[in-house]
Amino acid sequence: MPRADASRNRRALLDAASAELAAHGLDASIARIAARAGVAKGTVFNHFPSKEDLVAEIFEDRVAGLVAAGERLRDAADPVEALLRFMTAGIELHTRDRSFCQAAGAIPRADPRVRAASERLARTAEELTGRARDSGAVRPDITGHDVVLLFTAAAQAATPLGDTVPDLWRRYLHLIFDGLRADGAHPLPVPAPTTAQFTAAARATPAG
Amino acid sequence: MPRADASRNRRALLDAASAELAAHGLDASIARIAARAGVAKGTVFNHFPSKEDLVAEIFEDRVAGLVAAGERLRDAADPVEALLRFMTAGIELHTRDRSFCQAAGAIPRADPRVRAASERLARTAEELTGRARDSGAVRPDITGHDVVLLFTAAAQAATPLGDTVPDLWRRYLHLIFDGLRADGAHPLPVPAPTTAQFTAAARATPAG
DNA sequence: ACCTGAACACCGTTCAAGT
DNA sequence: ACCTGAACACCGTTCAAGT
Repeated sequence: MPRADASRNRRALLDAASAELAAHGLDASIARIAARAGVAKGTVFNHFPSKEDLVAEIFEDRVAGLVAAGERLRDAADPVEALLRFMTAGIELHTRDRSFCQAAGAIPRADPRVRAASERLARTAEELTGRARDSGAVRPDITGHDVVLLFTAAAQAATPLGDTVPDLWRRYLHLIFDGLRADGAHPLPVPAPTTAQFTAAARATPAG
Repeated sequence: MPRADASRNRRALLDAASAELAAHGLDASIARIAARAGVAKGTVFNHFPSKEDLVAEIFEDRVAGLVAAGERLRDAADPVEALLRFMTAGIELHTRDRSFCQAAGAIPRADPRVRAASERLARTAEELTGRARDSGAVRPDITGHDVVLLFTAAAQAATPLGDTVPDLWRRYLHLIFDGLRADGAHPLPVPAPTTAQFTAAARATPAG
């Protein structure tokens, strides 16, 4: 049973971290987050073992929101439209949150919560992808993992021009989506990643 | 006329930075780079105003290599094959160099050398794209800027699984390339970025 | 002219001392 | 049981002192 001020501080820290990360990306400072939450710097490490862990917690929360959005699209009338909407929601998450964009490539998948969130996201993506495949409009060799990696790619393709052309990502989403369609599809040289490969992806090599 | 040891140190620093950045990405430390080059930490700032500037210099050099590769492909027999090869070379640059991957999104375009290099790259891409468009195989609304952003996207899509499935990027390159083809192309909701937009892209907002 | 290494302001993290 | 703020090891950067 946590103390009243402790759970209040924890919430304040998560809110502060969420805002700071969205605005400044992964190099948001612990000092600013603590100040914004109205606690001492040391208190941050009382609630979260490390900055990486705090980021993972926020990341998990964001992904959960996207999973929920995906689940609401499961029963949509047009499965192709539903898949496009899901990818749109995923990209909008990237554009709203600077840190999410960087974290998508850099976060340690070793973290069990991040892995679990990634798995749930891939499962939701696979449900929507399966329906789109079954409709015949999307090529049969595409998986939910592909879809997750590809909307991330579309988001990152447009990121360098994000301040200049804010909706450029729509161009690349639609272009990539054309690549997902069944008609005119050429065979792909490499199979889709397996669930094990998708989730178990190792961390960068430590300094040698 | 620079002193002999000075120009030797400069070369050593560039070589050291090149290796450290490729291995450790943008957070390669100045201390390690200096040690690897056999000079004191302060000497680094004698040759380069800042770490960012040193990174920009390396970045510029890498892009120049890619431009050269693109120019060698200008007279290839099959323009579609040539464009695919160019994009492949671009992605392989990302896979060889951790920092390049991160820098592609994060480097300040304000740096005039980086801007110039980006312009040359876009121009080379446009030449190859133009030939592929004229052949009728690639859709008419695609530009060189699109191609540069899209091979970067393919590289970054596969990055999280880079240690587990090293050639996964080939899957996404070919999938995106299917989206570039003229047959079965759907209209895109947003026009291609202009040269001005591509090069002038502003820097992230400073901390508020 | 250029190199050096001590110094500075920052960062994430730890921990003894408080309540 | 939790909070605090001083302390630590790191980082990029500066600069007086050397040659």
